[in-house]
Amino acid sequence: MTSRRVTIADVARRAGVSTAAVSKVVRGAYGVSAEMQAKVTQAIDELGYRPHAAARALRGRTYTLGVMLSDTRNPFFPDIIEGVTGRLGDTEYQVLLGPGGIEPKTQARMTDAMIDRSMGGLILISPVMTDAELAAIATAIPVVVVGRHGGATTYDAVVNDDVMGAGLVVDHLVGLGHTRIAHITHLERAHAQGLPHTVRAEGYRQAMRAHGLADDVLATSFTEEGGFEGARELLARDDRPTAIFAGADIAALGVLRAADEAGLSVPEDLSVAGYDNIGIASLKRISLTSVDQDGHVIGATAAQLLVERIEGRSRSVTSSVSPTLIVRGTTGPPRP
Amino acid sequence: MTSRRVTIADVARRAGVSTAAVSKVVRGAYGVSAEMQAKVTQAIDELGYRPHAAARALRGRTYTLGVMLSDTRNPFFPDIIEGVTGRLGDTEYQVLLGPGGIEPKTQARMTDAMIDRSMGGLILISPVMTDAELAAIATAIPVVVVGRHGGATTYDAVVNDDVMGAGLVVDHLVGLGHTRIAHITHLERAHAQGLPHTVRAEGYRQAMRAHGLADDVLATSFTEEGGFEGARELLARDDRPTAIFAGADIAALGVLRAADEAGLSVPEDLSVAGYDNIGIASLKRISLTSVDQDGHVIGATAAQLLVERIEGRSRSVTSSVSPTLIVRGTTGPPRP
DNA sequence: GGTATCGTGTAGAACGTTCTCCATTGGTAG
DNA sequence: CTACCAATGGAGAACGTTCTACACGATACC
Repeated sequence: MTSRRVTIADVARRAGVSTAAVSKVVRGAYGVSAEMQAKVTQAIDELGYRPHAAARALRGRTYTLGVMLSDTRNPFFPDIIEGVTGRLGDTEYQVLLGPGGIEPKTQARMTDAMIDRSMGGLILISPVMTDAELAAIATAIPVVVVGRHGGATTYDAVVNDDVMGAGLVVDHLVGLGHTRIAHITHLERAHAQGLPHTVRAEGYRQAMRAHGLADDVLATSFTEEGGFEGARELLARDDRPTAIFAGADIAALGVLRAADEAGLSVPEDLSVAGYDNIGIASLKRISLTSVDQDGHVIGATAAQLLVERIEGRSRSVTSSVSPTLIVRGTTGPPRP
Repeated sequence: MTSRRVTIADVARRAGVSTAAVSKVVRGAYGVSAEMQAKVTQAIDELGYRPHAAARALRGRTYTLGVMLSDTRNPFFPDIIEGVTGRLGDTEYQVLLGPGGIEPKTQARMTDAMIDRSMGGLILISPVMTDAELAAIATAIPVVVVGRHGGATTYDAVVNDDVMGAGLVVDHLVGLGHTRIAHITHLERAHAQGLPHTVRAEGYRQAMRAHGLADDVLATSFTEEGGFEGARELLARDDRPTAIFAGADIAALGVLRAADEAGLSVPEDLSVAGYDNIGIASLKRISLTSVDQDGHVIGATAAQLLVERIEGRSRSVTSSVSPTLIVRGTTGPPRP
């Protein structure tokens, strides 16, 4: 019923040449005359031949790259993906995404599955697994890790400079005249080090210290509710902060709600800044000051590194992408 | 350097049986003794064997399903994907996502690529292509289309009941006492029929007619800016509407901004409702009345249908998922 | 005691590519 | 004229599975 796929043998028959010759033409390999090239290309067009990736995978390279997504809900994934596909758009490579879920176990299952499906390389976005596991994967297949700080010797890495990003926010707030600046971070996960929120918190501490100010970190969670709870606690204090820097925009939205409920106007009574510059931060009704990670650049860089690695580079590279501060309406000078 | 993969032959050697026997055990096929089963399973565990999907693809079934995403930014994709993976979590199937982009050309390229990678079936989410193209794909591979209304004879379909959803909103607003209810929709795309916004607009018209009210549809675009512009135009009229139903939440956010700027308070001076129930709609600071599509159910249903189809069903099925109205703070009785 | 029947295991041919040789041709140097 | 070489095309063996066909022994039936 379902008409058989057109194979390289069909093309060869049509063009009156051997399958080996067709294969050479398809791959753009050496040793093909112009005449052969023309004959075969024509036959390919006439028959609508497309190489069968699985068959290809058995012998040579499959032009498929995998991107493992740890949390599909993460608001800047679309940017990263666009960056990846954009960089790869004019090459022969195809990108497939693997929803890995939040659990280490499901992520491991997904990476295995991608390896089994003979991807040429993997981009892992914020993977939650031990360094040993990462290293093991990297011996089986070229790997680029996105969003994890820490030593990468066997794979490449692209990180957002979270220390710098946190510094930008603190500098901005201090520049406006704030001195009591609190930071809301995410509760530490046991088995994953170098995660962005840890580094952001550390960057915040460094920057505060550099300005000679006392730091004030509160760990709740990167959710709207987490931001809300954290802010409520901070605002209930006697010497409540005049500015709150949330480690993620979603938490910053919760902070804004807490300010509303406490009857504080933003930014007059309280300045609020977030991190990630998610889409709604730019909505005029929210207008949240935030740190932009430029997912496009991150994705494009990751793709670039992965292709380089597939095509032979063996030395490890870590690329750090500089974030920028987007100042909007939720930050301003403190009320005197 | 990279240690060779463990193959079925390695397992066979270790267990002292033939490769055919191992294959049977792996596939859970008929004709295996308990003893054989035990021997082989042990060898598999000891060696850490995992079947090579590409080799598998060449002969039998590959347990991979593809989901083509038309627009990665679409806010309820995560729900759909969770629904799909959730339904498939305990089966042998793996899900890979293909970012198809917005353009018909890139979507076609992606579906081709997924077919070439010998997926067992495809879920196409809001594909932008002609019915003929869809039908062509469906002859090559089992297909479930999500989010496109219209006749499906050769593939399965899961649709949100957009007529009903629009009706829910209109009924709700009329119940509150509104009579001048305007609708903001998306500008018609030429080559794709049965797209959700068209059906929503039609559902709105039907519902208004059913209540004996005059309809009032304005087409801008499903963006924050589109909602803003549309609302500004509507609110400038002499007999301005007391309620605006935007066909998408993102546009509803723009409507809210326009209300702010016009000095109208919501919901006293203007009720606003959206569609999609995106994450931020539930944030207390927004609290947007919206129609929830239950992406989980949609995704799970699509996965279910696809598996059924792969495993033999030939009759076409269209499943309609009922939306629900989530009433929040942006709708209320009109000022008398 | 012959012959179906059943249950279990194996041989070996696919599947559609790639890629390493090898054969052929024509040209050129000696 | 011989020897060598470069350029091109082809034969055929992989790659790791699945699956059809069959072999073998044990049991059941007449």
